[in-house]
Amino acid sequence: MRNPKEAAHKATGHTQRGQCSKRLSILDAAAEVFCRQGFAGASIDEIAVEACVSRQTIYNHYREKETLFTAVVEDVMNRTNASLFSILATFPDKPGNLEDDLSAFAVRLTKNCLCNQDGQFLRKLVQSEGERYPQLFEGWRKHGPGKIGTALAALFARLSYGGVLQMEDFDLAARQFLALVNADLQMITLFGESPTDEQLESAAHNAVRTFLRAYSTPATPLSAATPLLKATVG
Amino acid sequence: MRNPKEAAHKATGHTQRGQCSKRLSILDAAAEVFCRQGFAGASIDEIAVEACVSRQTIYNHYREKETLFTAVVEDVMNRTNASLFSILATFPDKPGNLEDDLSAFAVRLTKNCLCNQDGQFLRKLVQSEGERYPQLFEGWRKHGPGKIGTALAALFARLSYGGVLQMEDFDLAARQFLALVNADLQMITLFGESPTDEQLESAAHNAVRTFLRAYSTPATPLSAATPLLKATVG
DNA sequence: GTCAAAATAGACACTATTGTCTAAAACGTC
DNA sequence: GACGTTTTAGACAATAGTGTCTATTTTGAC
Repeated sequence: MRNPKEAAHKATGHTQRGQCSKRLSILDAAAEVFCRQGFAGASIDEIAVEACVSRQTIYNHYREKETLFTAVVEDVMNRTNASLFSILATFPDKPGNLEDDLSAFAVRLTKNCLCNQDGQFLRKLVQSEGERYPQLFEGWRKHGPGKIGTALAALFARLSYGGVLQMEDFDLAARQFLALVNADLQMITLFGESPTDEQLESAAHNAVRTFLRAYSTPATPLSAATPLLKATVG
Repeated sequence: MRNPKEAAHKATGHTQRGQCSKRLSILDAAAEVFCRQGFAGASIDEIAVEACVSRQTIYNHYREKETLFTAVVEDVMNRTNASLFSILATFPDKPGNLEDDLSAFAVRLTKNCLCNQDGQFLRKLVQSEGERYPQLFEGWRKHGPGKIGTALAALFARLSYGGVLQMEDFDLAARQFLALVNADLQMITLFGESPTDEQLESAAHNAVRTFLRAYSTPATPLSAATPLLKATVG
């Protein structure tokens, strides 16, 4: 769902607030319905009801169903990419405790990008409609996971040159880091549920521990083998 | 797809012998179309054309669209589970080289269960229709990934007690193993493409290397740090 | 209050799809 | 070749959805 602050979603200089809020209502409702029903299963009437707007209003703003769909996808992608970009900057330059820093970073990433409503929407829609709209999701491929990947790879490169990590392929390590974080989460998100904060933290903790066991230098000891939180997924 | 023989049947059109082959043609075609279009987007007529069968024949075998859909899902699940079960038994009791054994095992798993056409079908359908048919996919959840998970966990427990691996949580390690194997593959499968054999082997190799770096005992050295195959995903 | 832009409800034509029905044809088995 | 089963093509009603149109009302700016 959208942040109320982003009501500053600018359009033409002369647009009134009412007009703008209709647009946002439509986009939000359409995202909800498209995500729940898929493109073919979603009906304009259902979106209109969900947005508390007449069907004709939707057609005033978007020429046809497909136009609305692409607008929704682009909107969600922009929001997710912005959120992603701001989160990527949050990793501390001089890490205190690497394990804690990586865990907190992973939690922020999953909570605000990968596993929130927008993230679910994108994953689901890319999966179900990706083949039909390759050019549309090309941007997601490049600027979504691609950007996370390269940014993470850069981070790991920095940590490797700093002597804290030890690896041969930074891109691979980035993919594996994300995969490990998702390991405990995918069964939850696959069914459209949102993981709780405890689940996010447990998943991040488990992932980072294994990641560091594989990639930290011998001089960088892990936290002692305390009893791990067992992530009860089912 | 079930088996090349039926594909040949389909191509020949009206000259099919058994009535059983009609059933199979329908199931295969329906799987194909449901996977491509989703439940709502798939039309019975399209399935009929794809199966080289009249629409009425489909209704003779399956009362309605939903009946056909559940039959398809169950069929694919049964086939995948059978394949899974047979693959799980292929891990050698007395491993020669653990890294090679795990890699080969991961390749078999991805090739025949996780990334083949049936695997793609299930992943996609669970994602898009899972919320609408929770009871239907409950079986998949339990007998699909659940069974892989527990079987892998049992394997890792055995290897741990044998002193080759070292870990605290076998279930977690199993989830992470699968996640690592998917790390290089998910971007390919997400867009409905099938990974090549080279990609499967590279992904398995990368995953197993990292997995063993994290979980093998110090006494079990990895293969020397040879230049890694770089999995070019994009 | 006035006025123009925007939103609304409702009707509408058009298309697509589901599921049923029927008579004819093909098939398998004897 | 006869017979019962299966398949087929085609017509069919019923339903649902898309996109358009119009007349009316609401809204916001001035």
